[in-house]
Amino acid sequence: MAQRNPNKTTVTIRDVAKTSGFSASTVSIVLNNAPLARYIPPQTKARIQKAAKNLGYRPNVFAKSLRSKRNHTVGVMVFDITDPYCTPILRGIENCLYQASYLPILADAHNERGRFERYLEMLLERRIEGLIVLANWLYLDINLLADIERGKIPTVIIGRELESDATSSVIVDDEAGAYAAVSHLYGLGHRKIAFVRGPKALSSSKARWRGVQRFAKDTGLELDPRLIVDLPDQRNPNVGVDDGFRMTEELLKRERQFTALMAYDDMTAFGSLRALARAGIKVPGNCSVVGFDDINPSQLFVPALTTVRQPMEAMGTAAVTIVNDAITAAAENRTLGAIHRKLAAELVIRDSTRAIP
Amino acid sequence: MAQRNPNKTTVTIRDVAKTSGFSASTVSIVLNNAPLARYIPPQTKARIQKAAKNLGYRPNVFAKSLRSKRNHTVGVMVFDITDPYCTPILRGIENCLYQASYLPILADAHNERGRFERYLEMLLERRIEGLIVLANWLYLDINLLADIERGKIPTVIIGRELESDATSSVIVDDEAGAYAAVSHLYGLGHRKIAFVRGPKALSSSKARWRGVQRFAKDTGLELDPRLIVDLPDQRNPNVGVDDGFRMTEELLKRERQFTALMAYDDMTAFGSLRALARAGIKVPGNCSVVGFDDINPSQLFVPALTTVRQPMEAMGTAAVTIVNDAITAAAENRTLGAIHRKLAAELVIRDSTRAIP
DNA sequence: TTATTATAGCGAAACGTTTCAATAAAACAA
DNA sequence: TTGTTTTATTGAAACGTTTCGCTATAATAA
Repeated sequence: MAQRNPNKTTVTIRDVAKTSGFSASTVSIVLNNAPLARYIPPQTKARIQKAAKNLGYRPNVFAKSLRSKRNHTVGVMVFDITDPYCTPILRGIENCLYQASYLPILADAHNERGRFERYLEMLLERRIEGLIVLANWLYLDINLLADIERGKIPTVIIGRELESDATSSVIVDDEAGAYAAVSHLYGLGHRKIAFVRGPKALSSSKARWRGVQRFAKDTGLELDPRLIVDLPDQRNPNVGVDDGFRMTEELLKRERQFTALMAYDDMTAFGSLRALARAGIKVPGNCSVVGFDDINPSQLFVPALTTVRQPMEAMGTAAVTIVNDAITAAAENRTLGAIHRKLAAELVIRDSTRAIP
Repeated sequence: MAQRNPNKTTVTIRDVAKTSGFSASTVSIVLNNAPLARYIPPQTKARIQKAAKNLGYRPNVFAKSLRSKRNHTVGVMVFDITDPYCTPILRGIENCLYQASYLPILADAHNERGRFERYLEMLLERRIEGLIVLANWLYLDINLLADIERGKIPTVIIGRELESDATSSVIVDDEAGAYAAVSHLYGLGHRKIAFVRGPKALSSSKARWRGVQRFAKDTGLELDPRLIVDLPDQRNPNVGVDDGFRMTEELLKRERQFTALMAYDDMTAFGSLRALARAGIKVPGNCSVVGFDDINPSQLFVPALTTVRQPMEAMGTAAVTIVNDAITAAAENRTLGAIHRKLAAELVIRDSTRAIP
């Protein structure tokens, strides 16, 4: 049988044991600060620590997790990492995981279902302790959910609330956000407001529109159907701005006057800004524009975009917290039900909106 | 039908062995399609495969890598994931890793040295097979390099060429890119060109400026020192746009006329655009602006920004290719020297530049 | 004094794989 | 016939940890 490699490159716990003059068990106990370490005198500890350091001992995670069934790894499945909406959430996730000493394995589904499934399989093979799904876009039907539940690892979905309630979720209060946005426009004196609504299939579209309707009802604002357009359903996130452009041109073609425009999201708003500029309509001079999301470019724009900020970093943090709680609960043999958090969105007023003269 | 073992929750290779009526060795050989599988008759294989499938057997990666010393994991260390420059590179990396069946562990250094080191330690503990460092920003001095080399795992750095040549790198041809940009402005008739140069400490600043100088020498274009400003050195990537704004205001204060402005990068250019707008200077009507990088927002802007595109996805791909080659080389006990690739940048002409009337 | 308890440490058995060396039958060669 | 090679399968030894149960001494209580 393959005998011990004399010129081995890795230093194991037994090497530390040999060097320090104690057994592997003791070394393990000391280095992990296990309960039993209580009985180990300080000088023994010191000697072991020193030996470990001198040898440059680095515990082998695989051996470790083979025994302990824990590996401090969490899968992060993103639907499309190039979507600017993703990045701050990712930052929030990463930061919170870091504090809990977890490492994220990143999977990017490219908005493709097959890819999602393949990645899911790979992640499960790695025995990830938790899974965070960043569903910035459509898809995500029941089967996927089943896939996830089958693995019965703590999972949380950001940006989508599943019907089946069994999987935790973190979403933003779209309705209240939209309410705030239209309320802002109204407060500036706008009454003829155009709307570029989101794709019908998206739940966030519906929620945001509900917010608008509720505001209209509350104040008596009239919603003119001729000033309402919808983004197409099978919208590709990367061309969101093109869709916004197109639908705004469509709107302008109707020659129905409006003094403000509320876009489904910032990407759409960028498209609208381009269309308005092209039509010679000044923003905010002749028309105010408000978006939703507050993705990074929004503050860079000239004029800087007034929008409804999703607390993206906080969403990431919330997701990690949920997953982390579930993991520790599972480790203690408790079960934790699914948790659903809805975070508040915040209106950010910048330069693209102005009071009516 | 799915039989469950009351004791254990996970199904191991021995369960498959038992069910299929063969030994664990045989199961392993068949499932991995090991060399010895050559001797295994098809029907045996079929029975084993079936048993594995029925039981829902999922090999334990930890046990696996404990034996084989391979784990198909690559560390990806980003200096700041919120930098829009990162995302497309990340996409390139992810995509290429996916094709090679590697999974990335993501580490975000937040531009902090301590965090970089801690993450590096965590990654090494996980026995990553390769490391890709996305150095979109400063830092990265010799010590870190030493840290990396100590671990002697295949490493490639994107965006920075290290003096010590020992670590592979992927960079972009900044000099040629800048040359192309200024050449474009010159071709449009611009002679009074202002420059917002990058921080002196950055090698890319120097390279880009070299490109400008070379062009000036080649054509006799005069570089007016009063039209040149530098971004401060300890620039924070997130406020890059503010710095651009400030330096451009500084430039305008000098009241030295210019018809075009070349910014260090796109972020800076956004700042310049804002400053110009504020001064009532129309882009591109009164002044052309060119950036560098082609980050995502550049195409969204109104006017869409003319810039020099870094082939970010290709950079990611190149990095993975280098690392992958090094890994397989190491697996076959060959050694591969460091590889340095310099990719071409491409001028992308949009709406922020225009010929002089 | 002896009995008990705290303190220190160790050996060995897992954890779930892969792989080497061995075995045994079947096929082939002489 | 006998000897060799090919085919088919296996037991057992690692890989590097952690942890359980055991011993042995020292300190304390009776």
